[in-house]
Amino acid sequence: MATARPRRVEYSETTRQALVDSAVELFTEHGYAGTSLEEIARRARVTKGALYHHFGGKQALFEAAFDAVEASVVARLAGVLSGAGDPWAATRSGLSAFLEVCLEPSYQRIVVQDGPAVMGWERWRAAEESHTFGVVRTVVAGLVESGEIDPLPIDALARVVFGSLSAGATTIAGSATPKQAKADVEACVARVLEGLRSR
Amino acid sequence: MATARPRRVEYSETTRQALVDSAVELFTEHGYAGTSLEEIARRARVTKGALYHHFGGKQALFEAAFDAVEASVVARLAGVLSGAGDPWAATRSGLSAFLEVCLEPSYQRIVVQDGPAVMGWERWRAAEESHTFGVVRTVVAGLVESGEIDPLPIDALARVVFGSLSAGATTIAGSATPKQAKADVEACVARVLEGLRSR
DNA sequence: CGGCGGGCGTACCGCCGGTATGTCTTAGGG
DNA sequence: CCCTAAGACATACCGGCGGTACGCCCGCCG
Repeated sequence: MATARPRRVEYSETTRQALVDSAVELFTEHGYAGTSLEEIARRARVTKGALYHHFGGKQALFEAAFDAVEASVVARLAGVLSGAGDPWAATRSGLSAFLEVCLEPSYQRIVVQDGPAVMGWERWRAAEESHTFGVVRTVVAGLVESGEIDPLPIDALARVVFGSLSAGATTIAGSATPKQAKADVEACVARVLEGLRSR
Repeated sequence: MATARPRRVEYSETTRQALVDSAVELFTEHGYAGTSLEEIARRARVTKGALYHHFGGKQALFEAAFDAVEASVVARLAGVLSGAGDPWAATRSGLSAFLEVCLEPSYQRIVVQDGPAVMGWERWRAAEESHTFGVVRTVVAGLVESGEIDPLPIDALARVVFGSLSAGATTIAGSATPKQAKADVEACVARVLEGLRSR
């Protein structure tokens, strides 16, 4: 196997990256349980031996794919947020950008759907803490600390908002009329945040 | 195998129920992937043959366990809600009761954590529609239709609220100080709903 | 130039989900 | 009262897949 121009001649890091890329694609398409390691290895033009040389097992490879997807998402969100001015503007643009992200199959499947089941809750939460959820938490903290909204426990509030966004996004993804659904969700979340405004 | 007092002499429905009970326990304890069918069958004092006689496969058995957990939850929530008066009282007591439910390991693991990954999003959402989410939706609809809160798309709003509750509940479950976390989450969600009140 | 370790490929094992088939029990009809 | 049919399992087996053990080959360092 892998007789078609052995990839070994190229650098090891390239092989690792190819494995992660294949994993992201196949896990997105067929899910964690529906994807075999041989399939991933074949698409990367190597064998299972190479895979087990770079990763401890199927779960470790999944987590590498998970991190890759999250890193990409966080980078884009950071770009959007850095261009915003006051906390409310950042919240508005961040809201829209996050809902867009949640529509991407890779994020949907790998991070939201399979993530908790494969990694377990504690690991999944710890990972989210330093990725997408961390971004949401920062935005929420900005609102609270600037006095724009009433003081509430930041962590709990960030979790609740994050849950709203996730649920809203998956609603959009599963809807027969995604544009309408996105408008509805965006209106609801905006109204919720508006209701938290200090009076 | 299963030579210890064959369960066959008792009724078939009892066997089926025993299988579902074993499935709920083991899926809760070790997760879907970490539980083998032989383990489930052994605990029910039958063999895999009996299991495959009653269920189409591992996934079908999981869905039966899923339904059993959900039915129990819905029954309790309905009991709490039936005793409430106006929509706001129902919301308050329902909120607390739902957060309690989310702390139970079976609901946490089978419904929230493994459910989406095992059943797939569309099936999971369809199931929730007629179970726990249906309850939340009814309560939210009651608030909107009675004019207590501003008019918003009911379905989108219910989804967003449901997401808040789920995320809040899992936050509590993973917290080192559950009592404090539950108080925080309850305060946040209550404040969010308060902010939606018509003015 | 020799060996030594990283970077793979190959062969194999064991578990587990799924299937095919046999067997015993019970219910019903002649 | 027997004989048949069907339900309710048990038993044996297959194939795929995750994981492991081991071997090979190439580049680098002494």
